[in-house]
Amino acid sequence: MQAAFLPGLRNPPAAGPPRRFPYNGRMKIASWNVNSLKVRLPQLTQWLAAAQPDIVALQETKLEDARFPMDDLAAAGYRAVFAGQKTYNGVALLARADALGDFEDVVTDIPGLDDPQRRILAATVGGLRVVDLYVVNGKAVGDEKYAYKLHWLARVREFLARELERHPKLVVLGDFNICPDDRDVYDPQAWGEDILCSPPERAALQAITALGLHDSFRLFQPEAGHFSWWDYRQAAFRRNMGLRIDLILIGEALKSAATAAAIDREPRRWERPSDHTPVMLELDIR
DNA sequence: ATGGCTTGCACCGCAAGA
Repeated sequence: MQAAFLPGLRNPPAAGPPRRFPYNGRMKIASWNVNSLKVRLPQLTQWLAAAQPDIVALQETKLEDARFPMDDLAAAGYRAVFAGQKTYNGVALLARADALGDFEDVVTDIPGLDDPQRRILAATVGGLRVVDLYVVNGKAVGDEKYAYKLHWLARVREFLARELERHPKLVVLGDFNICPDDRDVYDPQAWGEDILCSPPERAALQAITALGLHDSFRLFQPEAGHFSWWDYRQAAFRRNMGLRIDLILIGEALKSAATAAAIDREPRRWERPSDHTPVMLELDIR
């Protein structure tokens, strides 16, 4: 069991002189579905201090914007933009204040899709165009939420096609709620073609990657059995009964800049963990 | 096998997640 969080760990240790904008060097970008930012703020700040990511995309903040913990994250050294709502959904982007400039050209809605659910947040930062997605879960194949999921994904694909035209250095990351293929499922036979693995969902993801976006984790790790989510029940984490549904997609223009990809399982071992764990990508931007 | 956890909200159980 992990000890209680160290009270002094809110502010990350200074790691050399501040890096100046525009960014020039190695950048770490991460995605984490925190499953309630209110509950997970101590875990998030501890993880920021340990992992020192430059850009972080959060999902399921479950907070109205007025309740977003901007001050705590500023104290941890991060700027933030966010699009939240009460109880459900909610996305946010963080960027290291000492390394990166302000967020620009912030978008919180898919053009042409009237949707009160806060599931998308796009911004330009550090020379990258970053799109944070919390893809619809879908509940079950055939459910009305499943139809909403497929419709939402089709509209996102159109949006991303236009984003790529203007921003070749595109990063699309978040909780996709789709297992790209059977390597991303702990028991593909048991899961079958159920929700998160159904052929139409996988086809919708492939239609997005076909725009010229690479699943960055697979540039480095071809093996099965690497997951980013484990059910809270059945001791699923201990038994590695998981799924890889949290992805970092990068445009062709960034492919040669990618130097490493990782899933950080450590926060899943902490007290009161999110059911998702952070996924990371290192880019060498020069 | 739909339950098992965990969250938020609002009650004293519910919906939703994946």
